[in-house]
Amino acid sequence: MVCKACEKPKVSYKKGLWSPDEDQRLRDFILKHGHGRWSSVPARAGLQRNGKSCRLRWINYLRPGLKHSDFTLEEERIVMKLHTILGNKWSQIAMHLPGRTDNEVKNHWNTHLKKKLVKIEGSSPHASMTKSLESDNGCPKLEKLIDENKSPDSLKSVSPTPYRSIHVANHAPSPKILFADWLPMFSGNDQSLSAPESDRVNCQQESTLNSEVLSPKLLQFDTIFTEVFLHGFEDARIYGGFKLQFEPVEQIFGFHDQAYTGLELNHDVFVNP
DNA sequence: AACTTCTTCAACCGCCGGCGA
DNA sequence: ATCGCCGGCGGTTGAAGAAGT
Repeated sequence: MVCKACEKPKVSYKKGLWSPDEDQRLRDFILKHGHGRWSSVPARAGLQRNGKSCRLRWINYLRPGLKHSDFTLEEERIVMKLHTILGNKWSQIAMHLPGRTDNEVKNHWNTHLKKKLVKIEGSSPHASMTKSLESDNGCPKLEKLIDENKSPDSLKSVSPTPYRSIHVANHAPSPKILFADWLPMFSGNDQSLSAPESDRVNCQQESTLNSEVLSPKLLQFDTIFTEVFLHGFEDARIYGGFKLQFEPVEQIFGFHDQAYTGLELNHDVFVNP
């Protein structure tokens, strides 16, 4: 059979779930020969699949070093934190979770973490948090906030009681700093952001967002973030004294506080009235 | 027990950017 | 400069199992 449009043999690929036999064939082949060009893998491995399907199966399921267990609280915390900064950049988020794939992170976000956020919102007076987190991409939002802060009117918003909203803005606009640029500021020798896919596994073994490399300031933030995530704003306030824990972001991350709004507090710091 | 609805997640789809011819 | 191929990514789908009635 020949496809007239492209003059190439038309192959009907198998779709759907992979059988244990197919998994075994693919695993054996790649461990023995490497994948090389994915488009050539199915034929060489004796599979009725297309190259993309093989690649996906290998990356998401067969690749050595993958975890197949439930997400831990620590992992969820990292996902939450990075998602507020990066938006739906699942592959970048997954880089910081050894043994997790972008697909897994994405699925976990959509099925579990979104719900937790809704729960948090239900117990929080600050309704914008979930809304912000639902945004498709965090970076444009940052730009928008930066724009908004050029207007004095942007400093007039008032959050609902019992909390008082304090704006920590009103700084001169700062140059845009991308996550990839500033992450190494607190993560030390982070090469995973620019590492090719093939190197990621090794890089992930030295995941950078762990407590060993986080600066004390970021650890301080982590504590609060985790408390908010797990218990909501009320408990976080009780837990540590929310206001006291937050400081202008340049002290924490080393650059303008507007980046802090990427953590979805929208420039509002909640304190006891 | 039977049926319906909901949830989860593996896999597919389409788009995009990089690269070589 | 253009084209085609390829890998990578994020959004979406749908099968399978769980939970509810």
